[in-house]
Amino acid sequence: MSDDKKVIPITEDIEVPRRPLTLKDVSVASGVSEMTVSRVLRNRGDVSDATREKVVRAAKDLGYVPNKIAGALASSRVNLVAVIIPSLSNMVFPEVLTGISEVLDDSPLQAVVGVTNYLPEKEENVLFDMLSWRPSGVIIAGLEHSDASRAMLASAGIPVVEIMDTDGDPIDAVVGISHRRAGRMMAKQIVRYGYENIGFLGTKMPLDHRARKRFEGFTEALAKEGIEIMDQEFYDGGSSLVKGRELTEKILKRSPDLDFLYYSNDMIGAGGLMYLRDQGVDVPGQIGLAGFNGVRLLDGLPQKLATMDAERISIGREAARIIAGRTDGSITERGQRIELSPKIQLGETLKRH
Amino acid sequence: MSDDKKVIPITEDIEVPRRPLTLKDVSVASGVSEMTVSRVLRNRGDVSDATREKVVRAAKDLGYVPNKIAGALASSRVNLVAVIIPSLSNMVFPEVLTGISEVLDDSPLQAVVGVTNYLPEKEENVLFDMLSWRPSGVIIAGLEHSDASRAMLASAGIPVVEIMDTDGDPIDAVVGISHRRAGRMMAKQIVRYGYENIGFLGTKMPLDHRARKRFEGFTEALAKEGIEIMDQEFYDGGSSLVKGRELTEKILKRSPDLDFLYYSNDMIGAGGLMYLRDQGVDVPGQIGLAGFNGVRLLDGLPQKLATMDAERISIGREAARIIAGRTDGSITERGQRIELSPKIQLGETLKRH
DNA sequence: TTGAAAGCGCTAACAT
DNA sequence: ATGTTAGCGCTTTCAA
Repeated sequence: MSDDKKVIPITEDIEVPRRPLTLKDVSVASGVSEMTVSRVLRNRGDVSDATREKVVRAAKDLGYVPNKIAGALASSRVNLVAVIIPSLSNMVFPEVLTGISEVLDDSPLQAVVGVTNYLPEKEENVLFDMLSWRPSGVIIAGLEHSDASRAMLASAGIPVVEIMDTDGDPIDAVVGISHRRAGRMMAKQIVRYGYENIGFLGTKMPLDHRARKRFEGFTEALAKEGIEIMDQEFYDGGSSLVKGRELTEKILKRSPDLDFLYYSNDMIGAGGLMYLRDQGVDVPGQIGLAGFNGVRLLDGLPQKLATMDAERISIGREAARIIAGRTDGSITERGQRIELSPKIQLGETLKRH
Repeated sequence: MSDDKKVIPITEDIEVPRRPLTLKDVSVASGVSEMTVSRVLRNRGDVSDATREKVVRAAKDLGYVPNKIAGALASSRVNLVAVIIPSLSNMVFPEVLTGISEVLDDSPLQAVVGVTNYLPEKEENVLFDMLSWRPSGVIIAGLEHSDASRAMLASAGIPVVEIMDTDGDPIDAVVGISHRRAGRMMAKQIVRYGYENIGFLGTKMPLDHRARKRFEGFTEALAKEGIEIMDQEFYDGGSSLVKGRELTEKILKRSPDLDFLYYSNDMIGAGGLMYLRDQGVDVPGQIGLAGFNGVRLLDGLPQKLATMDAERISIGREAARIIAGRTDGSITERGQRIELSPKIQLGETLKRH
């Protein structure tokens, strides 16, 4: 009779009533108890090869994807590491992530990234959100957090590693460099090389604590040599070559006697370099330059910018090692402190003067 | 007897037996049922102001952080969007993420990022991992995936948006540009401006499908004009200014007659520009240059590189809108297709010749 | 080596 | 406006 069913209406609505598969589906398909299926899928306990085989087949044939939500709830184990950073457009942070992933790839852990845009309030929200997934650990940039954030971190009962910066009071572990020291080191080098009229260019720093600390260390070390910063110029928003050009033009119009410019990052430093070369200024003869971060991407500029390696990848790696070690029990202490040593790269814009 | 317990060893092991707080703790502390506490914490249903007040106080005082694992399991709702991209060090992808976050920030959804390093196998793993968290949707770069990946995506029962590229068969929705067309557009422009001896420089492309498609579109359009690529040069690994310099030197040593170089991205294009200027080559008089991506970061170079805006932020935004709309029910159709139009930016390295 | 039962912490659906 | 009950899909624990 109804062989008119050969007219199949072609529509998007042919709702194949397929709910997500569960362990039970695999159990039924393989004729093995859910428990044993679970064992096979997690490589736990003793399972005969025959059974294992059956289960693996069934799971693959069905296209079963385990539900980690349920697994995590049952085992109260969540193999996630919350990584909280201020920005992704800064190059610096993706590199830290690279270091983190490198290490976590050899562990059952998985990084989950949250971005704060340098806003403490956003940090608080992101942190709350991530903690509500009950991660195995937290890696968070910086040592400055709101009271609420600190409270959450302190009482989460999981390893916390604050990264990038070591100047301050960590909640638990800390891996980074001392930005104060970095600023001092660069100041000393500049003075040692004979520059005297020194300018600073960087972000407006109320929220960029690391830039602020570098600036403080820098001016402090200069002060010890009896030198005061001759001029400074601050900017908002992201860093780019254009921004570096603009700042440099501005500060030099105002203070033409400057013989050194210290930039708070390589991108604006490179922009400054471009500008000065366009103007026919002799770098580093007439004006010396230095940036910060050691961004290798920019190595191909006409002159290599003096800078300081911020050890980003190592920082990521060490932080991840601490989390991984504490999670698998191979590390039991807490509160570790790893201060890495940034190194000055003289490049071709910081020479004896 | 055993009142020698007054000697308390000072150790890190004084385990404050503090398990993570649960709804029940808040319920007890506030004298309200768990259900009502849940209602308050999620702003659901009617709760008297008095009760709400009590609950909020208690939760805050205790420092309660809800357990999303349990919530997600109970409600079978997970407010995560899996975003799968090949790399974080390419600038391009963080920008896509920016567009995505911008839109998701106005929704209950949260992006979770997975990185594949351009490896199909890793993509498969990352995808499997993310799907096992039962996200509300997937945004994934590219249209080329392993069969297993496609199967997982197709049967996940959630919205899937493939991004960046529109040249191919999408699984569900797609948002991007046609890289073939982009390559053709640039080829036509170059020919129209009178360049004839054209070289191509880019990544080895077995896995970078978008670069390959641009290359194919490029050569195809040239062919239509009766022009064949004079030389080409491919490289492995990340893009940097140095790499651009090296490639450019190499290709020009081999084919000194080239009068145009088309680079598969702006970074190596900028490196090429640096090299040519160092060599005293007149750009674009002697040799014209173009890159791809429209990376604003590099705008401050001595000359603005010709390029093509890949619409990254818009792509992120549109993709996120589709996921958000389908998740909240405001969009019911599936399989949407959004092809954005890349625009050539002539800059100062592609001029009438 | 395998299975059965009892939750994990929360929310949907239904009372009241 | 508030409470009760029954799971969500897994793993833990214990038994066989």
